[in-house]
Amino acid sequence: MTVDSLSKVDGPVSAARQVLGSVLRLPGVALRVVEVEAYGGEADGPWPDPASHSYRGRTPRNAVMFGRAGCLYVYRSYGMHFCMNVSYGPIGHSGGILLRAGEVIEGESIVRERRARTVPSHQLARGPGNFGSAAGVDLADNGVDLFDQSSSIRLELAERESGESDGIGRRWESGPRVGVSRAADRPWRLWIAGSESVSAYRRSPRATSTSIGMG
DNA sequence: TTCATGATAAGG
DNA sequence: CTTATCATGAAC
Repeated sequence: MTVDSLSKVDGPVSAARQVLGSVLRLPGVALRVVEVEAYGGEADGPWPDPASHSYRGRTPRNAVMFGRAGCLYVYRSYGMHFCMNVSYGPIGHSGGILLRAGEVIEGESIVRERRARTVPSHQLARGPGNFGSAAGVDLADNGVDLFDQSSSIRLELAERESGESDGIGRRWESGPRVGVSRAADRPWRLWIAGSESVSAYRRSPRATSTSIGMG
């Protein structure tokens, strides 16, 4: 399993399945990705997605998603959190996998310094904002190639097994997306079944009931 | 349920 | 320049 498989995916969910169960490595810290959300791209691209930051085309913020697969797209959320995505698809077309939750498998003491002291271990990287906080990233990390050996942030894709299990032998499930007002009912949120670190599902109050389907 | 907090993109 | 809208989290 290499970065090539991320650039040649069939679609958003295929890319999400590759990233789910992978390990993000940063200086002194390793996070197992246990929850992701798939996002498509521009309206006239292969995977149009009204909820994607790139739906209306390329802008300075979303430019990384139009580049090569396997790069980190970091954006500021609600003015105070940093959220992380992994780009996928061929150059020229946008797509991103939002990292929504992780298990700290290395460097918990380092992560704990970035989070409130009372936070239970399984909640250190639960939720996209908390994941970014646990990872210690900011906008300076936007665009990093996660598969370049010289990068300080790297992604280790898990070996994929056939059927409904991830690369570490755990089953996964899927459901509607969180926090988006459009196309929220696409079942593009994927998580490792049974993980305590998976965030609780909360439908966005802004989500309409008519935005169902792939369009 | 409320609000902190700032970038982004679209409209005038 | 103005302003609505957030791919959220934590405190009440």
